[in-house]
Amino acid sequence: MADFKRIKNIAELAELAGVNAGTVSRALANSPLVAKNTRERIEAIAREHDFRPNVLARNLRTKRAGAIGVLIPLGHETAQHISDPFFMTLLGHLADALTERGHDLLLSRVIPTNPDWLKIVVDSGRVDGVILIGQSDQSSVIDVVAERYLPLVAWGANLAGQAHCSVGSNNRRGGELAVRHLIERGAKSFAFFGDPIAPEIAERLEGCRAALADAGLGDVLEVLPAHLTAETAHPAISSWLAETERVPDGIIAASDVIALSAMRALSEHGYSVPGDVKVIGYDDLPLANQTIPPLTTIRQDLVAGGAHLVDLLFRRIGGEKTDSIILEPQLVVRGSS
Amino acid sequence: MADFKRIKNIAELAELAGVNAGTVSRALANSPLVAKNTRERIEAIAREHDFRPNVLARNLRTKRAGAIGVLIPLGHETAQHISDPFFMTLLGHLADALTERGHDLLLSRVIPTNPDWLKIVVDSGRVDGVILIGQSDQSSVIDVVAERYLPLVAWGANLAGQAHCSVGSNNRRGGELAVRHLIERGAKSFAFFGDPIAPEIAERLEGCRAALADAGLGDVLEVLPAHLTAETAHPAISSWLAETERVPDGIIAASDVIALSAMRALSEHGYSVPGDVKVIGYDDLPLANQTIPPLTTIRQDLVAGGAHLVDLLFRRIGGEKTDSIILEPQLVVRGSS
DNA sequence: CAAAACACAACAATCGTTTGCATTGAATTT
DNA sequence: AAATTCAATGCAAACGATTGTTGTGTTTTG
Repeated sequence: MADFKRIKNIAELAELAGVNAGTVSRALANSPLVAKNTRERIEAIAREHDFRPNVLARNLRTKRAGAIGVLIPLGHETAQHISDPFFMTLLGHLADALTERGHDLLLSRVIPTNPDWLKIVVDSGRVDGVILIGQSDQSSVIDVVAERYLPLVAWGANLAGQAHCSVGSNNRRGGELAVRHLIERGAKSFAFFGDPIAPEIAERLEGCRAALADAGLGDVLEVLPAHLTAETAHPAISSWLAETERVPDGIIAASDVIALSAMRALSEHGYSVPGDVKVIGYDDLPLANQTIPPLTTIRQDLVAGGAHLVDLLFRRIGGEKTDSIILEPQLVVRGSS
Repeated sequence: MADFKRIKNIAELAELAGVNAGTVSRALANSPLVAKNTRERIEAIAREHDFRPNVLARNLRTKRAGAIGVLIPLGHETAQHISDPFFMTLLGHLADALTERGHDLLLSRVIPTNPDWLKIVVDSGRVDGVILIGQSDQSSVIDVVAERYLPLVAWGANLAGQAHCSVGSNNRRGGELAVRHLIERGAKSFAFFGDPIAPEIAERLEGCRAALADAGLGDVLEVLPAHLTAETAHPAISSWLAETERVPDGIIAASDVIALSAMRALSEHGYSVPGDVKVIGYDDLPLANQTIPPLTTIRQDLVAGGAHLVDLLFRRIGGEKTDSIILEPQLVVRGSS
């Protein structure tokens, strides 16, 4: 109400209340060290003047930041955009989980061209911990930092010699599930759409190969390895379809976004899904349920994934040295297969 | 390399270099006041020890934050999730535009139940400005803060008595465009899917009504006003289709997400798109181009929108009192109409 | 009733930078 | 040679909070 003079800091408020700044600090922090009625007097003045202590100063003093850095390292070759649905979906879940714990989320500049990109954020003092959404091709950089900086977790593959803590799904198993399902549905020849340069994708492809070998179908898999993002997937697949003489009847897409493009390209080339060609995606993003036909896919539980990332991070902030987590992917059967 | 002893602050580095802390500060800031070779010596030590000055302390001193708060106020009634594709898409563009300007992005807790939700962020000292993605039903709260806090811009409708600065598209005109297009394609009866409680949606609906009246078709519009999010839209539309005896042949969806659900529900009920029913969406999210058939929609240029938001914000940070911007929506004709 | 215990609040150091001002020694001018 | 510049650095006061220590009165205790 009476906003006649805006209070800038704790000292001014202290003067108004006729006490010392330290007392105000304690009062506002609900410390039992200050008498009930002086606390109430201070609170009243604070409310009246709409005063809130400066968070920056508090953080400097307490060496806490109240924020978690969330970084999306995009390999320099990658044209992949930050607004990729997968990133955004996981980011949304992280935002929910983090705010639930009273922490803000700092989306910071990511320059994988500069090898210090991670150190810069970690050392800035502005975050209590860092979550990486994807490791891109930066696994070794991440390892170096992880060695001395505990509160760091990453979404993504769990690679062989990896030193840092990660949460990801069992991509090999996911690939197996996909292929087995397609075989079950009667597919005889297969194509995999995705670039195995990314370690996750490579693992999925491996899983596919293993499942095919198991079924005695070792040599019926074609791979379209072009790097496939939302924008580039459709033309790439479309021209592949035009060139290919015998289009396979089972397509495994390395992501839902790619699967969507594949379905569209197939439809444009006169193939029906799932009649002529069965398609299976990967991720189970919300949009997978919105397509026509709805997309059969390998589900990665991103809600659980986000929750795990946050949980591990806070345990690490607490000093615990946590292990990586590998989630089991799940087959979700819908209309496209 | 020689990381034998980690440097904690500028003073320690100063000691190593045999100079004063102030000099180090200036050297690291590339001030012309320090001699070239002392600067180089200091930089060498900093590099060797992998030292970077604490950002928090700098910000406290300079009263700059280097971060922009991005808030998504979700009206308390709304079940709309932060991971809504529209929000996420705009957020992605904002992240790109902001990092381009060297600022980070602070996604902060949004509690519209507490009327101070905006003040808390604004006064925290952690942000140089705030961008709101949507105003929800909080326009008056926003106005109050905007009165004393200049660097604040919002995405959304430009309402009549609104005091704060906003960027949004001409929703009325968007509604008109949609209806005119459907009429052109031969539609005779219409339905609008969306909840006019949100001001943007209300304006779109108004535009639809105006265009229909213009064409002498004033009484052929039905409105399904249920609040429609990704999860709730499909069942709502599905049961509406089941109940409705004469399903209209032109459907205007208040968003692409709703349009997707509508297309799916229509297909499940045996209607073909665009044969039996023509569908038009709103937004032109990336996913609109990925559907089968591709979605005709009213495009809001979110890249431009994000750029404008950021531009206005920085001009306001510079002290300028900017006006709101209204973008012209565009009809994008694809396969669904 | 003196001594000890207690509840509050004041004092002052601290977090790690930045920056205006004072100081120094060298270079230039008169 | 004295006086004046000038470039480079040192010094110390901020920025706005938190918190351990010290200092008051007031109450309890033996």
